[in-house]
Amino acid sequence: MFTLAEENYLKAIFHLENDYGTGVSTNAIADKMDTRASSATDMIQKLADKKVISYQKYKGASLTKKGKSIAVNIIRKHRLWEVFLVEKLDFQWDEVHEIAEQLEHIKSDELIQRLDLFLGHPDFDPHGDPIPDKNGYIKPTEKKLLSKLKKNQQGICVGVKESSAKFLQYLDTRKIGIGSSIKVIEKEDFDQSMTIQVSNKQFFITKQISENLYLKTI
Amino acid sequence: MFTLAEENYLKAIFHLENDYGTGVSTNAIADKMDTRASSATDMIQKLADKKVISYQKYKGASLTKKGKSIAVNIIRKHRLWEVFLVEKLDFQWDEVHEIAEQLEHIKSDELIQRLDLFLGHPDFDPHGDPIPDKNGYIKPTEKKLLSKLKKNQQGICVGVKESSAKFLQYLDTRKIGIGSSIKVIEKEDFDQSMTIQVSNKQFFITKQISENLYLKTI
DNA sequence: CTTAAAATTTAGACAAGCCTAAAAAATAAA
DNA sequence: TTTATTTTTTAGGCTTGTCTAAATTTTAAG
Repeated sequence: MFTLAEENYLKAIFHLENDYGTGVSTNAIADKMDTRASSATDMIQKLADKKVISYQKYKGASLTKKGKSIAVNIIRKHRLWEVFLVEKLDFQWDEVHEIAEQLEHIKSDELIQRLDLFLGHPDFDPHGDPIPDKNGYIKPTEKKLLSKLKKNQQGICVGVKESSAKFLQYLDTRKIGIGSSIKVIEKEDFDQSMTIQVSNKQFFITKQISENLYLKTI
Repeated sequence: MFTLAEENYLKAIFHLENDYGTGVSTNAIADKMDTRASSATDMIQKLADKKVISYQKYKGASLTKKGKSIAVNIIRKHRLWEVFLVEKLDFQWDEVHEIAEQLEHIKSDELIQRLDLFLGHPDFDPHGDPIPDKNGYIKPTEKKLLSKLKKNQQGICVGVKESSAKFLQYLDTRKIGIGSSIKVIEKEDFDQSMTIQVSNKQFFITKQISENLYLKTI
């Protein structure tokens, strides 16, 4: 069995490997966990002892098969609970992350199985992230960052990369959400800013925004 | 903010005060928490420092107003989650306690408020225990132990005292549940055993059973 | 290729919660 | 009321997960 802290480290390492490739540095982990490098080293060594990560001193860490399976299971639980909070309890999509961070650690396979059924086996969470199935399989989705689109290309918003409450609230004020149709009207080479159209309204957005919105292009 | 351990101690002390009156002994607490008296003493001193219990060395502990309010809130969460598990996820009443023990520590007032609404503001949990309202008020219920009934008296089962899975499963096999109508057919003075009638079937039950079933007499 | 800087690890401490063993206080028995 | 027993507390340790400060290794710069 794994402690809450161990589970959180595994999840952090999973996300870091996903975003920046395999072999995660101690500092990157410490950063993500909002702790000191020395604390991260301690935990990395413990997780290596437990065979859930492979690790060589000074060389970074990677999840083993077992570690990945644990991490994915936590992510599955997190995302299912987010669906529950939004679909059943009517939370907004920017309010659910912190609560799901707690709920993801509840230990009961039966509970998750029944929750999944109750929610109708959802494929995506409220931010458009795919929900791993009970075997840990994550359906690959073809999605593109809005920042990669050229002038006149368009797509449907299928997810957000950043999912801080602030960013999500920003999107809310612009009526951008999962399912929104977005078209690039103008793109500035110099600073990558864009003018986009969302249901016949046009907005000016910075690179910081376009780099955090995933679209499925049509 | 209170730690998981602190919350569990507060809950234990609340239940002990409820069952056996105010001023709970260190041993009783240690027993309930399945730990050693010395560990209980440590925690009692910490809780006293935090002003959630009043305590004098060698004299036992009692919840302060603040401590009681925290304990009741945890119990409210526990019972609401139990309703959720049974009503929405179709768990059996003997399967929900352990999961609710985990869920009761999730920290979010908003979550509980919405869960309560989602469940339709239930008054009782699946074992017949009253759910405190958001102000901590517990509606007093007039219920009687089956063991207190005399021959030919009857009532409706409104709760169980013991709520271990084993006892609940015992009741299931006899088709006794919340709402069942129970009549005392015969009562043995010597060992307090009884013959009872539940929907035109008669059973023989021991004192151990009748002392753990609450009825509302008609 | 040698030195400076950055990243990482080790050493030693600390708080929370638990433990065992021993001391102290309260209660029961003689 | 004095002694024996039980209850409770204290003392000292252990583990988990954190920290700071110092040592070590790796990487980057000159």
